[in-house]
This record gives sequence, structure tokens and C-alpha cells, in this order.
Amino acid sequence: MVRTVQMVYGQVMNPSHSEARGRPRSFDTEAVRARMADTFWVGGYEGTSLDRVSEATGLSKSSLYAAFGNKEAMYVDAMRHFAEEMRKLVEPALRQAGTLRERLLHAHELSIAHYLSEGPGRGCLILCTGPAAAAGNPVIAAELRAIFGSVEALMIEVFSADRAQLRKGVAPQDAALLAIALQHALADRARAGAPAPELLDFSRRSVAAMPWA
Amino acid sequence: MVRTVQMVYGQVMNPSHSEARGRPRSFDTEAVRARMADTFWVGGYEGTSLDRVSEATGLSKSSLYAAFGNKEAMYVDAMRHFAEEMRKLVEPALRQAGTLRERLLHAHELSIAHYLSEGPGRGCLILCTGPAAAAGNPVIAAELRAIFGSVEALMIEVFSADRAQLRKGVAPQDAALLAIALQHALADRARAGAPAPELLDFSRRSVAAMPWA
DNA sequence: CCCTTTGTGGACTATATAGTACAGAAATGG
DNA sequence: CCATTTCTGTACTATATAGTCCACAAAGGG
Repeated sequence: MVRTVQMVYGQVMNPSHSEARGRPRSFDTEAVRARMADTFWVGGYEGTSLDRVSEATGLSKSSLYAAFGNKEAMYVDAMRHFAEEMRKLVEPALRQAGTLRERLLHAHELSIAHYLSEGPGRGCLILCTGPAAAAGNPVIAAELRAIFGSVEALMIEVFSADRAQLRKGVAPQDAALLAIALQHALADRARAGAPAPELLDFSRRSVAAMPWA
Repeated sequence: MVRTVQMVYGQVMNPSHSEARGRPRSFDTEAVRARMADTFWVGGYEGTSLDRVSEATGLSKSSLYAAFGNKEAMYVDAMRHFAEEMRKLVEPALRQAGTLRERLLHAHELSIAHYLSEGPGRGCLILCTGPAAAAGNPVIAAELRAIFGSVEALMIEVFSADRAQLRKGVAPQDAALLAIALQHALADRARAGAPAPELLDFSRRSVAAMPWA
């Protein structure tokens, strides 16, 4: 047994150090989060080494550990960052004017563009790399469930607001599940290397098959 | 030490022989494939070490390398093995008697049972661990695309055969995409730790929202 | 009987990995 | 100025990893 005096590298994230007494951070935490998320987006949790994260962010591992805690926390932060970015991108499209069908197609277009934005084969950090890491890691599994719940709530809200556009007898909560499932399929196909036209075709055809009024 | 006199003449019992010249394999290849697939199912590609595979199969790494090549080939073999098992499980349900809707629900039940068969959080080897490994690995990405294509062909065939049960104006090829997408969603939720009732509810509700006649 | 072929496990290598120790740097407050 | 606090890079450790080497085992063929 190694008895390490576990230094309290603990306080994960203190973005607002208003009462900063000591040496101030030399980096922009938000920018580092983005670069870190980008790195995990490519390699996933187990496929990304901290040396690589260090290289991508330009920070030493010491600084990374001091700022985030450990690798698991870094990955969870990347998941949250990615979820926030996706929401900022897609939620306005889902809430804007137009038919539900048009808005869903628009949201798909934006998602697909994002899934391919940094080159082919990226897909979704959460949907494509989260599940692999979730088995045997309760923290990541819980984060995944939380994000699923949040997305489901949004989708149900959007579908419920325009339930009149759905076929009579179809519960908006149920139709929302179809939309969620499509996101999984698009993400995985993007990750497998499908090009934009193929994904847009998948979107167009699958949305056409949804239970519209 | 070798007693030749014994059975030289009478019975010519060569139990299992063919053109095998050297020392025969001491293991059942099919059983080893299954155990190997099970190991990758838990840990994914990057999260599974060859020492762990060696331990799970009872074979030394030398034997594994001799039989399969390298880690990548072992993982691709696991993907194929899993795909074969899933097909054996689900295809009969999709082709049996009953309405398309009933058969789809039955296929979901079988899938869910398999996704949780070895304990919670397993999900689908292919859908939950393949995408993470596919980025930056063309061989795995190609295998993933091949499996996607094969599943899509099956689903389109099944839906086309019973297109009369779909709502008028909905192309069976398009409705099949919805069914495929549901498989992704069920797999990922199982991997995130969802219990059977929750997954069955997801199945029931999403299938209810499909464009039936 | 050797001889060839093929299979097998244990020891081995070179590298990568997550995480840590530490000394010094950069700020604030007195 | 000094003390205190926090940050940062370098160097380090202990372990895990993919893959290889090699001596030997177990079969068939001439």
C-alpha cells in the first residue's frame, strides 16, 4: 500500500476567483474547456491520454489536475461542455417559427454540420464516446443519463407545444422519442464516416416517415 | 516412453484428423470467439487490454496473436460475432407471423433482454463501443458501416414485405430507418444503466408513435 | 524412428499511461 | 520589504500496455 498524502487537488473548478489571493490563472478556463472537449471528442475517454490533452490545451498536467481534478472529471466536463454547445446550436432551431417538421429538419442540418465540423468521423462526443466509457464507470453513466433526461425534456416540450401537427392519437411524448432516436442514429453514422449528403438523406427520409398530421 | 506396440495393427482410431500437419489446437475456436467478444463487450476496444482477453479466454497472448492477428482484428472479430448472434436472435422474430408492429415489439424485447443479459449497463457491443473506436481507425469504421448496411437491408426487406401495414404515403424504406434509429437509442440507454422496464416502456411508446396504417 | 509443421505458455521489451513532488513564479495584503 | 496564497512547468514514479521471442509440446509423414 502506498500512503500518499492526497493533496487536496480537490476544489474542482473555481471559475470566478473574485477573492483571488495568490497567483492568477494564466489561461482562459473556457477556452481550455473547449480544447479539452475537442480532444476527448476525437479519442473518447479511454482513447485519449492526458499527455494529449496537455498538448492540445498547452497546459501542463499539473495545471490540468489543479483545475479539474482527474481524468474522469475532465471527461465529464467535456460532456457537459459539448451538451451546452449542442443545446445552444439546436434549441433555437427547434423553437423558432415554422412547422415542427421544418424545425426538426433544420435541427438535423445543424447537428449534422456540427458532427462533421472538425472533419469526417467525429459524430457526437456524448452519444458516440460516452456509452463506451459508461460501462463500469458510474460517474460517466450517471452523467449520460442526466443528459438523456435533459434532452428528452426539451424534445417533449417542443413536441407537446405543437401536438396539433402530429397525427391524431399519437402522444407528443411518444413522438419525441422517435426524434431522440434519430439523433443517436445520425451521430453514430457520422462517426462511422458517413458524408453529409448521406446523413441529410437519412434525416429527410426518416423525418418524412414520422407521424405527422 | 512411447509404446508403439499397442494399437499399431487393429483399430485405426484417428479421432479428429484432417490435413492438419502440426500440433492441433487445444481450444474450441468458437468458444474462444464468444469469450473474447464478451470481454470487448464490457470494456470496448481501447478499454480492454489483451491481458484481460487472455485471462478471459484462458489462452496466452501468443495463442491469441497466432489465431487472430492483432488486437484490432480481435475486436473486429468480436463485432462480427456479436452481429451474428444478434441476427440469429432478432431476425426470426422479425420474420415470424403477426403484425409488423407486434414483431417489432417482440424484436425489441429480445434485444433488450440481450442488452441486459450479462448484467446492467451492457448495451450493444457494436452500437455502444464501436463508434468510440471508429474515429481514427479506418478498419473498425469500415466494419461498422458494413454492419449498418446489413442491418438496414434486413429492416428494409421486412418493412417492404408488409408495407400495407404502414400508413399510406409512407415509404417502407423510410419507416425502416425509424426502426433502426430506435435500436441505437435502446442500446445507448441500456449502456447508460437503464433497467428493463424503462427500456420496454421506451420501446412500447416509440413503436406506438410509428406511422402505422 | 527422425523431421517437419504447428501450437503453446512464460519471460521479455519498449513504450505509454495516470497521477505526483517539488521548486520556483506571480499575484495580494500588510 | 516580507509573508501568504495560488499557479505552473519539469522531472519523476509505478504500473499497464501491445506485441515479440523462444524453448518446448504435440501431432503427422516418410
